[in-house]
Amino acid sequence: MTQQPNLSKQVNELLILACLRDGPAHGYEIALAVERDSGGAFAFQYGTLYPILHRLEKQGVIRGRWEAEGRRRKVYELTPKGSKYLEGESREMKSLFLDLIRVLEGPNHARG
Amino acid sequence: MTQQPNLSKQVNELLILACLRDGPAHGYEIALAVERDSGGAFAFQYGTLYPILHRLEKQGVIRGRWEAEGRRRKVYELTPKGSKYLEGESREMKSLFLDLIRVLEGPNHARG
DNA sequence: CTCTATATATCGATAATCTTTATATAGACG
DNA sequence: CGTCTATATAAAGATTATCGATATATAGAG
Repeated sequence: MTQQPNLSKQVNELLILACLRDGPAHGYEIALAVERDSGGAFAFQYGTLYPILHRLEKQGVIRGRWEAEGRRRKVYELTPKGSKYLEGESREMKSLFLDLIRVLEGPNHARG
Repeated sequence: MTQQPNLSKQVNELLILACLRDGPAHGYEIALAVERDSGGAFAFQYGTLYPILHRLEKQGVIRGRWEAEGRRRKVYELTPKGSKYLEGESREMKSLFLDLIRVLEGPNHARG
């Protein structure tokens, strides 16, 4: 028996990757975008966000580069591996949540 | 900024409560039912399940009673408080997941 | 030159799950 | 009766991710 492991972790990672699909962005910007795009439903603590970015970079799904000019910012972008990962996991997550909604709604919803 | 706290925890609790909506059940039975009803998408480790049951009982959303006869089983049922809680949280979760799916799908899905 | 908003990093505490181990009993089988 | 297996619950210890707080740095306003 294996539980769907670390749902929160998975969701957090996908939120970040989905944000980067719209183009490169730095951490602070990602936090604002996720909160905005989700209508406030999801928001990152910075103590949560930055470690995740480092983790994703180590795994090779995103790549970060320090900006040469202006503010001290590290701009991240999806790698090809990250794009594929996002596409696949995103589809799985969607299916998982639809399963979940179905279970939470109960059998009475299926009948007319 | 507050992150949607403990998504996994919330989901696990709702899966159990939704299962008990169909009638009283003991732990082992709940584990099997959740796995069956979710089509294998969700499944509990017993080391995860039982602590959650104890937690929910302490919070007064479920009530457990040891069966007098037969096997050593503790049968749980929803309390009125639990029913209300399930109804409310379930609705919120559904809305949250639809938000999430929307974000994961990206803006290109909204347009024709 | 000081104050504020922007921007990242990291440490320690907290908390939930996972893994493992222990315990107990019903029922099958010889 | 005795042993084995499936059922059933509990709990301790390890692991891990998030949270909360703190430190650091700089651009821009005034």
